[in-house]
Parts: sequence; C-alpha cells; structure tokens
Amino acid sequence: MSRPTIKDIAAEAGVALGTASRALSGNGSVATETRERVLAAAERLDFIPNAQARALRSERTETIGLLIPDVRNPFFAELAHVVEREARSSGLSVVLCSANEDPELMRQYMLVLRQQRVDGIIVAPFSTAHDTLQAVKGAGMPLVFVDRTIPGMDVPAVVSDTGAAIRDAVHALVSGGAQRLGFLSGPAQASTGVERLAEFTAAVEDIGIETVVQHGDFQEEAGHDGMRALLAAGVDAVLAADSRMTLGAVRECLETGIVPARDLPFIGFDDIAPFALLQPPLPLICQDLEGMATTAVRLLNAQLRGETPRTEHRLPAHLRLPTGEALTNPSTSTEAEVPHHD
Amino acid sequence: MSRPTIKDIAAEAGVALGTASRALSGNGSVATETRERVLAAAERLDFIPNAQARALRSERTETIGLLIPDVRNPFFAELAHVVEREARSSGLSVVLCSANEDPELMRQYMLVLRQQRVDGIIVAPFSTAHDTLQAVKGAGMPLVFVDRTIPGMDVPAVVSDTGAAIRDAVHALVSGGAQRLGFLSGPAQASTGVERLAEFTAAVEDIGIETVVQHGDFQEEAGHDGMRALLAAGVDAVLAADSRMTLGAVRECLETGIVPARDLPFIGFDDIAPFALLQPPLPLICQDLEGMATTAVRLLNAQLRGETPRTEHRLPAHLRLPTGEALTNPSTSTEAEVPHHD
DNA sequence: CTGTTAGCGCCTTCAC
DNA sequence: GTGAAGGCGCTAACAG
Repeated sequence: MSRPTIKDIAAEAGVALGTASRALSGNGSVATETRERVLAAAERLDFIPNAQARALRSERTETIGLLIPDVRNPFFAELAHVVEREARSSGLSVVLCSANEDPELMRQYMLVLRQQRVDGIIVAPFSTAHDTLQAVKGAGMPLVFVDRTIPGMDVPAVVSDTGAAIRDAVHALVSGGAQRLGFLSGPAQASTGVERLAEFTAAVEDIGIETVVQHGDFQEEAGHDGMRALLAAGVDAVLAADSRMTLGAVRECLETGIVPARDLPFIGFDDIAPFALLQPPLPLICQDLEGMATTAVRLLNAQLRGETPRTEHRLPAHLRLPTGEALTNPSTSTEAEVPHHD
Repeated sequence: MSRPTIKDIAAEAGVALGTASRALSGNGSVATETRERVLAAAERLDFIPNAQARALRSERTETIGLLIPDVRNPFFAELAHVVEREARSSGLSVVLCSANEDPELMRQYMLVLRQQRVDGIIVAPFSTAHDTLQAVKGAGMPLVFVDRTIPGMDVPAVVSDTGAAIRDAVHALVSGGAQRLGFLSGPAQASTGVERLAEFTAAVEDIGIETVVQHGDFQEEAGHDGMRALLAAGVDAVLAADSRMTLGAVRECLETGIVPARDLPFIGFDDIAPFALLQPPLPLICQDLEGMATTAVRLLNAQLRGETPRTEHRLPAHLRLPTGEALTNPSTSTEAEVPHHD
C-alpha cells in the first residue's frame, strides 16, 4: 500500500477508525490495551499522520510563520534560530520566510502563510507593509512584531530599548575626545531607524557637539558608502545604527587603511559573529536577542490561547566596551520580567 | 462570515462550486467572462484558498523541505537563501529546518516534513542519519543531498569537487616555504570531512612534507582548540577544511597575537561574510554555493517531474588568493554544465 | 463550458 | 470505551 492511512491501521489493529484516531491523537479515552494495539499497528505499518487532513479538520496547523527581512543577516539568522527553538519547545513548527529586504516579497510571503493557515505570524515589518499587515490583523490572524514595530497598529511588539545605550555610546565617544561625531542612521521605513536617530539626536543635544548624519537603508552597501561620506566630512568618531551598516563601515575603514577603534573611535551595533574577528575588538551596542525571540514566541502563544497581551515590550540594549564593562543601567527597561536564558 | 470558502465565492459569483474552482486554480476551461466574474467575487470577499484542503485533495503541497545543520552558519544561510529563491521561481515554497547540528533533531524534522507531506526534501545529511534517510527514500519521497552526501545511498547529490583546490592550496603553502603543515580536518561523520582529508593526504604525499592533522567536528570551537594544538605542535602553515573551523582558528590566532596570512601562512575555507573583515585578506578555498543551491533545486524538480537524475554532481571549488588570482583549472569539473548565475 | 458528485485523511459528535 | 457517520475546503471525474 502506498501510504497507510488511519483507516489501514484501524483495520490492522482490528478497531474502528474513530478509535484509532483517539488512540493516536491522545484525545478522548481509549482502553490502555486497545491503545497499545493501535500504536503497535501504526509502528508496524510506518504510519505517518497527514498534517493536512488533521489541520483541515481541526482548524489548527500547529505551525507559525516567521517573516524576516533576510536570513543572511546574522542578526536575523540568530533570531530565527531562537524563535525556532522556543516554538518547538511548545510543540509548534516554524515556516521561515526571508524577504530579501523586499517589501513586495514580504507581501507575497504573507499571502503564502495565510494560505498555509499558519496559526500565527511573527514578523519584523517594514512600515510600508502597513496595509498588508492591517489586512492580516483584520482577518483575525494572531500577529507579533519583533525587532521593529509599526506605531499605532495595536499589534503586540517586542523591540529593543536603545535610548540609554545610545546615550552611553555618545558619552563614551565624547569622553574619548570626539568633537565632530558621525552617525550612520537607518531608514525612516523602519521604526528602529527613526527611533535610533531620535535617540542619537537627543543624546547629542545635551552636549552641543557637532554632528554629521548619513542616512542609509540598513544594508552593508549603505554603511560602506555612508562611512566614506563621513570620512570625507572629517568626522573624528563614528556611531553606527545597525549591524549591517557597521559591517560596511568597517570594511570601508579597512580599505582606507583605518583600523576602527584604534585609529578612529568607533562604536558598532549588535554582537554578531563577524565582529569577533576584529582586532582590536569593536565596542558594540548589544541587543537582547535571546530575550526578544523568546518574548515574541511567548506573545504569540498568549494570543493562541486567546489572551490579548499588551502592545509594547521593550528590552534594554546595552553598550559593551572591549573591557567588558557595561555603562548602561539595565533598570531602564519597561519590561518588568527577568530576561530568560537557557 | 469568518473565512470565505470557495463555496461562498461561487455563490457570490452565481456559479457552481466546481466552476469557481476551475476559474481560481486555472485548471480546466472556463469562459473568460465567467472567470472574471469569479475572480472579482474572490477579490471582493478577500478569498484566500486553503492550502490544506487543496493539498489533501491534489496530493501536492507545492512545498519542499530544506534541512540544514544550522542557519547560523553563514554558508548554510546563504544556501538557504538561494534555494529559497530558486524554489520560488518554480512556484514552490520552502520549509526551512535548522537542525542545530544535532542528528536527533534532524530525525525529528524529517518526520515533521513527512507529516507535512512536502513534495520533496533537500538535505545536507549526517552519515549517522543513514537509516532515517533510507526510510524516507523507501517511502518514495523525492530526496536530494546538498553539500554532503552519503556514499552508496543512490540519492542525487550535489557537492563540491575540492580536490584540485586543496592540492593548489597545499602547493601554495609549500611554495611559500611551509615545512610543517597543519590541517584542520572535519569529522568522519560527514562525507566532506572524509573527502577533504583524503584530498589533503594525497596532495602532501607527492611532496613528502611533514604534516600535523587535527580532527574536529566542523564547529567553531573545534577550530579554536585545533588551532591551539597545531600551534603547540609547531606548524609553520595551516589549511582549514571548513568555514566554521576557519573562524575558530582565526580567533585563536588573533587571541595569541598572531595575524593569519601575515604572521602565519594560512588558507581558510568558504567565502563567507566575516572573512571580509580580515586584514590582510585571507586566502580561501571557495565553493560554488550558488551553483550547488541551483542544481539542488533543479535535481529535486526533475524528480518531481518523475525523472531520475544521476547520482553525483560535483561542482569545482577553487583557491582564491588575495591578489584575486585563481590557481585551479575549472575544467577539472565532472559537471558539464555552465554554472548558472542570475 | 458548466453543474453535480464523490471523496482526499482525519477528528468529532453522537449513539450504543 | 467503542463504533458509525458527518464534514472540514477543495479538486477531479463525470454528466449534461
């Protein structure tokens, strides 16, 4: 027989189809002896339940979607890993969609996930996808924003609180003697872009230092080009607003013969693997990636249980200096819970 | 209404259920005017077809599984990206499973994919998963191995041909004056581990140079520790057999105050993003990742069409020296086709 | 070209 | 505790 169905194993075990179903799914009561007979039959015939049929009937796929801008970005790869692990520990499979930084592709994936009837979606959204996401939310699909949010959309979101870390970074650079501070800013398209720029602006405002801001799109190329512009503008210290732009900026420096953090005070963003190869080590603003991923899954799970978690969850980022000393006071968090680690 | 079904849109359009189905799926003939009426109705009601029901009936999910050891490994992240893009261009969705380098987890995912009734699976297998994979193959599930293979399993596989590149690397190091050559080898558990060691052994045999081999498991930690051992053993040049071990080895060097490729002749493996931050640039053995991913999808597609492609496909890797000069002759490939790029 | 009908494999009442 | 029957949403085979 090509693919044994539950009917076949019922026959093999000498019980009715319904009984076999109950024995296999664990729902409903079955005599111990009967259950064992069914399980044995299933084993013998190498029965693999059809998730499609099960979902069609039960209206539950036990699957969630994770929609990220790009798997090749180590930050999101790590996020995917943790989300996946946490989801699995609550019995959920994850369909991972990598949108190649393309809002249109994100729209398409959103449709695929809806067709697949995933139980819910975790997404790092572009602001431009507002309409699509509103439609998804309107259709009653549980939704969680991670890393970025869309203000005013009333969707539970877990993001970093970078205010204190950015302030610390600015102060550290200024104490180091910076007089003309460069900032590699992200795009207005992402909430993180806007927020971090605002936080930077607020931080320098108190000090009254000269600044040069380069706007980019969170891509490596933008960091590369932006850094070139900053150097041309004669900055004497640099702060970057995300990991990929940091990567590009560092490359530009090295190509120009400047070693970041040695020849030029430089603070990067995110603790991703490539930066471990830098000598001297780069000071970094580190996000609580583990906490964000864990919280995102928890928020989605809460919605699957019918709860409506509050909208905004902020996990503190912190400045990590090469000495290992952190300047940021973690108590600035608006998230009361202790971050979870395994 | 909670979720419009095809029945609802049939009613809305004033046609029979079957007609609506044909109009929406494109199979079977429908009058142009009728089709437009149906499509309009679907649009109006925001109809999203239920992939579950469709798959249950058609026995086709239009979905494939991609099972890799770890998304956090940039090599596999990139592979996932290309596979995903190629699959999408032939109308297939990809369920990405990251096994966290754990054979047991790989086994579990294999089961999930079978439950989900994916149309086929692309996997970078552990040799220890032989039994599981044999069962999957036995069940008639189209299967393709990528990056690694399991000898004698009669499953189409697309892997790198690293023989020439490794020989070139050894020669380059020896010409550079190496007298005691260290090799960071992968595990016997992966075909790439065995092959590359054999190729290294063959390459040094002709020359009669002294060698020190450290065995690892393709993890960063193994590269780190292995490098320490090689340094203790007094090697004067090093070749690493994969990207993560290269990463670990480079870290160990830097911690010890040795700059790879400047203070110590060093050839790494795979052209992954982190290595772009190294100064001086690291000589690398580069695989044709794009070609492997593309070929893998093509081989799976062939099987979905009922063809039985030949078992082994080898794409040449090449040595890339910082000058940009490649020593390997690409004609060593056993793969006749021109690698595809987009 | 269109309407009708019969399941795909499973879960879930409802009787017994 | 178990069996029988209905239906989830859709496609495919068959009439008309």
